[in-house]
Amino acid sequence: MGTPLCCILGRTLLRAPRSLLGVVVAVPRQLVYTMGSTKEKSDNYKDDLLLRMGLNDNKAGMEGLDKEKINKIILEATKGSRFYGNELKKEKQVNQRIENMMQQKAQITSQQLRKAQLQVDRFAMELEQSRDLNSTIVHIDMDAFYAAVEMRDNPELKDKPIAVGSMSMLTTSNYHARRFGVRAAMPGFIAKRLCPQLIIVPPNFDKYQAVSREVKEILTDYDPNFMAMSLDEAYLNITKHLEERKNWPEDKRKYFITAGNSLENDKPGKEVDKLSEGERSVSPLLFEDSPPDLQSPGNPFQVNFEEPNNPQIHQNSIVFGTSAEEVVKEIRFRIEQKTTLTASAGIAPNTMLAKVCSDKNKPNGQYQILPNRQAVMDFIKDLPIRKVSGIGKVTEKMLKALGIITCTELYQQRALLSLLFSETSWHHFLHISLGLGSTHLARDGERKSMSVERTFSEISKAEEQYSLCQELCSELAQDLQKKGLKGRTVTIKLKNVNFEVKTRASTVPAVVSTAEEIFVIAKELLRTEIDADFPHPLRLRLMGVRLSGFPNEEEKKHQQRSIIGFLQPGNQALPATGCMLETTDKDQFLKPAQMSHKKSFFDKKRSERKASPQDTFTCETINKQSLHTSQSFQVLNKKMSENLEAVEKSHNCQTFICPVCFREQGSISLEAFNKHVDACLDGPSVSGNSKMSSCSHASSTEVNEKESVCDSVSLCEKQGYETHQKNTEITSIDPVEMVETTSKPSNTEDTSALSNKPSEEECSGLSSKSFNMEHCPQNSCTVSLKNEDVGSLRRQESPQPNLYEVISDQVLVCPVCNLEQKTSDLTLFNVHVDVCLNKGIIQELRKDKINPCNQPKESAKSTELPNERSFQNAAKSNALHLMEKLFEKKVNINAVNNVSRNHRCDK
DNA sequence: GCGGATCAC
DNA sequence: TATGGTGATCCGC
Repeated sequence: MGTPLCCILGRTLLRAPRSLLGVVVAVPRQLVYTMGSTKEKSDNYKDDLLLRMGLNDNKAGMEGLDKEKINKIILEATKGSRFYGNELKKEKQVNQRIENMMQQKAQITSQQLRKAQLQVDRFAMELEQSRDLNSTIVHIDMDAFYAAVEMRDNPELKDKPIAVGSMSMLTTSNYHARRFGVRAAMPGFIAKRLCPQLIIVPPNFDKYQAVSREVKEILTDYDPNFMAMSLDEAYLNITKHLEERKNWPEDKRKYFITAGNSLENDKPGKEVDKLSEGERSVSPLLFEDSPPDLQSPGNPFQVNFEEPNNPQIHQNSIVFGTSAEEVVKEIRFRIEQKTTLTASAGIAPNTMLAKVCSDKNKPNGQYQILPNRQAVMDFIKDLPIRKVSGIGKVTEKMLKALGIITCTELYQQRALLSLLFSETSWHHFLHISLGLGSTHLARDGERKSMSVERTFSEISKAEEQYSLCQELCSELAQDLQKKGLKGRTVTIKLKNVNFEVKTRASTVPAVVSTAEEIFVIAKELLRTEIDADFPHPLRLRLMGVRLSGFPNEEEKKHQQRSIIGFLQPGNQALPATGCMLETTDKDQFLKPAQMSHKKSFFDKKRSERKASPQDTFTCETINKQSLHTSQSFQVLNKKMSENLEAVEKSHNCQTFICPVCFREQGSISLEAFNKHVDACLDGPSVSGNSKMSSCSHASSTEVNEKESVCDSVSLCEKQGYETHQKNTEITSIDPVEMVETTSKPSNTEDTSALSNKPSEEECSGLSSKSFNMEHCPQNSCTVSLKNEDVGSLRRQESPQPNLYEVISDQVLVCPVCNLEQKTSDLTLFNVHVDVCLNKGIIQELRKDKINPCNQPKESAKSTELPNERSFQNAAKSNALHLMEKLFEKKVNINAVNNVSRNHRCDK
C-alpha cells in the first residue's frame, strides 16, 4: 500500500463534524456500547501517543506519576512493537502532508492572500449575520461513566485506581488511575506498568446500558427529542423547556434529597426516604465539595442576575430556579439522585460550544456561555482548537505547523486557510473561530452502513480466513435482518499484523442482505487480496465486513417493483415487500454448517492456540497456500452442501410455479421442478449450454497460475445457492410497470419480445436464441458488448428485454462461467453472475490486453500501458456496464412475467 | 464507486 | 502475550 495520493497533495482532508456545522447531517446514533464510548478527547492515550515521545515535560499530579515518567514507561512498553512501527509510519505520512502544505504556502503570493481575505471576510460577514443566539443547548456528559458504574456497584473499588476493559484495551479509567497516566484507549498491559496496583474490570455493557436508560429518562423531561451520542453523552435543546418553565410554580421545581441509592426521587415534589443518620447524599453538588463553577462563575458573562445562583436548599428538599443554569443543575441533581453517578454539563447557544463547555468543569461540574456575542467571543478567544469536536490530532498538528493553536489564531489565519484547505474544511474552521455551531439537534437519520469487524491473533491460512469471513458475514446478516436492511455495496476490511489497513469494496446492482449473498461477494474480494499476495499468505490481525448502499425510500419502491424473484412457492406467499424471507427456513439451512463449528471461529482459534501455543508452519500450510480454495476449504464447502441437501430433502415437497409456463407444479422436489422448467424451455437452449461449457473449458486452461474463474466461482456458490432454494421471493405484480414497459415502442431487435402474448411459444422462441456465444471464449459478452453504446444502455428507462439472456437466466445457467446454478433465487443468482462477470472480465482483459479504457486502439498505444490499478478500475467500470446491461435484462424477465401473469389473470 | 484517512465515541 | 469496534465523512481518483 503506497501512500495515497490524497495525502501528498496539498489539500488536506478534514472533516466537518455533523453536529457543528450549520447544516446538520443526521447521523444514526446507535446506542450500542462501543469500546471507546467513554473516551474523553483531551485525555486519550492514543491521541497523543507520538507526542509523548520525548517532548512532554509538564509536571504531573501529586500522588500519581510525573508526566515525564509516564512518557518514558509508555515509550519503553511500546517501542519496537509492530504497533509502534505503524504509528511511526503514519506519523511520517502526516509530516509529509505538512511539508507539502508548507510548500504550497510558500508559493502563495500576497495578492492571492489579499483576494482570499476579501472573499473569506465576505463569508464571515454572512455567517455573523446568521448567528443565532436564541437556542439553549445543553451537553451532558457522564463522568468516567463505565468506571463510575463499576465503582458504584463495588464499594471495594472506591479510592482505588481502576479501569474498565482488558489487558489489551481499556475503555475508561477513573480519575484516580488517570493520575498515573492510565487513560482510555490504552492497552491494559501498559496501564499496568504505569500503575501496577491498577484494577482492570471487564466491561459489563448491559449494566451501562441500563444506567444510561435511567439517565435518558430524565433527559426526556427536558427535551423529548434530545440527541444521544452514546451511552454517556447527549445533547439537549432546552429552549422550549425554559419557556414553559418560566411559569412553573415552585412545587414543580422542587425535589427531595435522598441518601444513597433511592430511585424514587425522580418526580418533582415526590416524598421520599428520609436521610438516614450519618449518611448524607454523596452529592458534592449540594454539599461540601461543590465544584467552583457553582459557587463563583469563572466567566463574568456567566453571572445570572435573574435569580439566586444556587438552588434553594431547605432541609431535605431543594428548589431549582428557572434559568438554564438551574435547569442543568436540576438535571445533574436528578441524575445523581437516581444513579449515584455524576455528570458534567455545558450550556451554550449551540452544540459546538456546549460540548466544549461540558469539558470545562469536569468532573461533576457545569459551565455556561451566556447567549450574547461577547460572551461567546470571550470564551472562544484562548480556546485551543483541539478542544473543539472535529479537530483531531492530525488537524491539530497541521494547524500547529501554521502557528495556529487557539481559536483566535484560527480566525487570524482564515485567509491563508482558505487557500490551503478544502472549502468544507475552511468553512468549518471559520465557524469554529466565530463560535458558531448547530442550534438544532438532528433527528436520527437513516443509517448509511452496517459492519462487523474483529481483531484476533494472527491468521494466515487462507481457509481460515475464508471461514472467518463467512462467520462475519453471518453476523452481519443477522444484524441487518434485525434492522431490515439490504444494501448494494459490500466492503471488506483487512488489517495485517503490521497494523496496515486495507479496504476493498464491490457494488452489485441488486441489494443483498443474507449471509450467503454477502459472503459470495466478500469472499471474492478476499480472494483477490489473497491472490494478489500469492505465494505469500496474508497475515491478518483483523477482518471486517461492511454493507452499505442502502436504498432510500424511493429506491426501495423501485426495487420492489423490479427486483423480484420469479419463483414462488405456491403456498408460502410472502409479503410483496420482497424483503427478507422470514428465516426459520434459512436458519435451519445455516445451522448444520454452523453446528460443525459448534464454537465460533474465534473461540476455536482461541482454544487451538491454548492447546498448541507454537503454531508453527507445516507442509500443509504451504499446500493450502497454493490453492485459494484449498482442499480443506473444499471439504468444508462440500460438507455444507451435503448438510444443506439433507435439510432440503426434509422439505422437498413444495409447490412451485414454473417461470416459463406459469403453471403450478404441484408438490414436487426442486430437482423435478427444474426438469420441468428445462422441458418447458425445451429446444436448442440445451445445445447452447453445452457450447458455452465447452467455451468455458477452453478459457479455463488459459489461466495459468490459478484455478479457472468458472471453477472457483461455481465452488463458492455452492453453499450459498443451495441454502436459498427455499428462499424465494414473491413476485409483486405491478400494473404500472407493465404499462410502462409494454406501451413504450421498442427500438431494438427484440421488439416482439414484450408483447402481451405470454408463455410457451414465446418462451421457446426465446430459448432458441439462448445466449449466443458460439464463437467466443467464456466471457464473450465482454467482446460483444464493446460494440454497443453503453451510455445509452445506462440511460434506458425501460430497457428492452433481451430474451435469450432472459432464458439463460431462467434455466439458471450463469452466462459467464456457464455453470448451472442450482439456486432459484434470482437475487442470489444475480449476485453470482455479477461476481463472475467482474472477475472474469478483469482476468480476460488482462489476458487479452483489451484496452481497459474502452477507447479506440490509438489511445492505447499513444501512452504507455496503464498501471495495474487503472487497469483494474477500467476493467471494473467495463464490468459495471455489462452488469448494468445484464441486470436490466434480468429485471425485464420480471416485467415479462408480470405481463404474462396479468394476462393470465385476465383470462 | 473505491480506497485511504480522519474523527468521534 | 498483548494496542478495539462501529459509523460517518471527505477527497482524489
